[in-house]
Amino acid sequence: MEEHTISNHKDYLSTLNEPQRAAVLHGEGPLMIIAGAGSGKTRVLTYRIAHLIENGVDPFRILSLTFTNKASGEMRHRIEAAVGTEARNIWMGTFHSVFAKILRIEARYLGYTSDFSIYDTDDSKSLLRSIIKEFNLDDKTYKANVVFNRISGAKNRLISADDYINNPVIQADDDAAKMKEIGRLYKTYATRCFQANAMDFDDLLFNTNILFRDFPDVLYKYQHKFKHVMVDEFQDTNVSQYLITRKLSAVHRNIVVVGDDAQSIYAFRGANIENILNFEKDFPDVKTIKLEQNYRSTSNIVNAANSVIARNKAQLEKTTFTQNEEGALIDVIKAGSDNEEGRLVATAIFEEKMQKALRNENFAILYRTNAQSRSFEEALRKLGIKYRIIGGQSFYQRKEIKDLLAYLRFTVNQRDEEAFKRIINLPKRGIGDTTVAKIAVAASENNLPIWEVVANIGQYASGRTIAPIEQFATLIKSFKIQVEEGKDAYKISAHIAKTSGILRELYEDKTVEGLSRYENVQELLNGIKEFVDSEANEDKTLSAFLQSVSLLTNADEPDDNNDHDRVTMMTIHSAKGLEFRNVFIVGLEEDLFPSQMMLENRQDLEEERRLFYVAITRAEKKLSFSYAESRYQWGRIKMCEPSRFLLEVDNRFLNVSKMVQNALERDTTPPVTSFARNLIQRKPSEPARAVSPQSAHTPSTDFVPSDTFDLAEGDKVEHLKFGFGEVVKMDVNGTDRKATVKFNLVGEKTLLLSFAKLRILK
DNA sequence: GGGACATAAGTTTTT
DNA sequence: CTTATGTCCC
Repeated sequence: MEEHTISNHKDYLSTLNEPQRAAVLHGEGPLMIIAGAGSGKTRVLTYRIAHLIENGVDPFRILSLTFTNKASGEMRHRIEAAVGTEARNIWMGTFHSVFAKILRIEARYLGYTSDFSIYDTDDSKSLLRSIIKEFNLDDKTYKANVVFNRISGAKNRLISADDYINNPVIQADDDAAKMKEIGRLYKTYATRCFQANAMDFDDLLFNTNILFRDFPDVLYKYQHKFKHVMVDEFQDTNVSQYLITRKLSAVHRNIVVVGDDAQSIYAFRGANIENILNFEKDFPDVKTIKLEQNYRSTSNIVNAANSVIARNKAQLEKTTFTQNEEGALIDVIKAGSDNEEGRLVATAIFEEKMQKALRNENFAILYRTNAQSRSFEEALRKLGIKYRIIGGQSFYQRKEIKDLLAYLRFTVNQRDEEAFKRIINLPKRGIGDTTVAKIAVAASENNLPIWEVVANIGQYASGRTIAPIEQFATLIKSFKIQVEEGKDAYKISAHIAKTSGILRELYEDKTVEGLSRYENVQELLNGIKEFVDSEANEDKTLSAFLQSVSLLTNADEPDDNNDHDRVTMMTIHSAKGLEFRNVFIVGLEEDLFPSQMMLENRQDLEEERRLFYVAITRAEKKLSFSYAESRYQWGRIKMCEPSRFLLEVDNRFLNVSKMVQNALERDTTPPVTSFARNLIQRKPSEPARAVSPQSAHTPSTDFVPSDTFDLAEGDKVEHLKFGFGEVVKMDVNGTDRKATVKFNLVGEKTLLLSFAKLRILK
């Protein structure tokens, strides 16, 4: 990564190109920066903020919103290098962290206390599961996952539970999906969160909107406070986030948004490219600056990336180019299996490292799904190459960590239902599910928070469960006293870890896993100590620590400072904003990347393509693609075919060996897949037509995907790879149905395949 | 209430 | 293959 230390501020302007300088020096009024990959956008943002501060703008009055904690940390660091410690006072962070901070300050307006808990996705789903159970709904039709996504989607569009229930379109939708109770679930879920003094991730934005909508004087305060508002990764903001920033900048109108529509990869989470178009409508006097020159990558890499994105229809007008050298061609590596893919990539890293005298940290392996990391780990370990994995199961998602955090959460906020459920019987105190359910019933019957029942259990229950619950209540009360005495987060946490018995239980577990769990808890305690010792944190209370920790993501793992010369492995999503000298994009197989799920559920090939674009543009000097012909998955060998994305990259930029060339060009043997996506029902009137492998990927209008049809035995169908077939058997099970189809292959062979999950047409 | 065992279900990306 | 849930029995 380039060094951007600014020693003399006159110098830095001279290092910028024309549009970059214009963006840094832009005065008042709205500005939109469309910044291609590698065009120095972080640099521009950094210099702009430094420039504002040098020209007398109070750092307290600058709000800078980024997408990850890492990005904001790095930007703050760079600005500090330019303008000194003043940079600490900038309001900078992710949307979620900045607005969590504001919500804590203003919590009372919404009926929360400033100690509110933040529910992570697991908490939310667990709460939903309980509610679904309480409603006596079938948990096969009402899956917590699906319900959660519906609620989350609604919140991101600022639809409250009441709006949801009263909206006929949404209700018709839910009816059609046979889940008409979602509105009621949403309502109860929201109530329960509120009663628990808890907000989920979406609430942090949703409630900020409510706060600014219903309390004009609060809005007034922040509108006037923030003289300058900056939004990074604007293409990934959702409606809820956009409305907040729009409101905040309505007074001073100094809003700068930076984005690249080609790098929008979070539509699945509600990100909305239309924000870019709305921005021009809402701020008609907006000035637009395009940063189109790529400084990061060789021209082969930039051109390859452009050739991929050029296939997308939805995009803004922009031409990215580079004046960098042509550089090496893109290597295409073909492997027979996932394990071989691991070995070949590891070997390639080893050789390149030796030949060019590179370091481990120059390399990154990027994949579509976290589960792919295994084969690379094994191969790298065998060659003695150090690596680090970003993502996967995050440190903060481990059971033992969440357990201790639940204790801390409950100590701070006794209404936190999810934390309560986690710790009431941990370590084992002989309080089982039935007792917990009884407490919950007593609480709701008397309309009391759970803690009130627990603390006065004698009034609500009798028998042998009373004693352990009273002990538990005493324990929590003793923790609470420490908080009230004003002890810092570390002292309290260490005390809780010891007295609760969590540490002891783990200590007594002498298995390998037990040992590592014990170490993890110690590491968390060390982390808390660091938090308390750090000068940057003024507020050292437990509550403040919990706030900071609940919004950490897997990209913010505690980093080993002395040991960062490692190959980095991560998903492409986590790689956004990063750059590496050598990049390997692996697992380029159909249905893996592009993801089968993405195509089936959202039919959004373009977002997958943008993801590929993001991956390619991470590379500075050297890029390699790899794919495997077979993959071990769920205990089976799955046959794979090369991703269409491989074929979409302009051949001029690829370095394809003869062997791989042949493999890419030959008719691939039909892999045994069972996805209905490939099954096409022929309209009766259409004449038969041969299907070529090329056209197989883009069904013409003559064909309709079978999952919109109700197949029956005897129906003639066509499969994109296997050709014509006949439905010989239908199995119906609720809304799911499975078709068994007989195909006649060339050479009079027959093939029987089952296609699951065909949706019934109403 | 809790341990041992059996069965079923889920597998995209993340603030 | 992993993980969560269900069932049996003490």
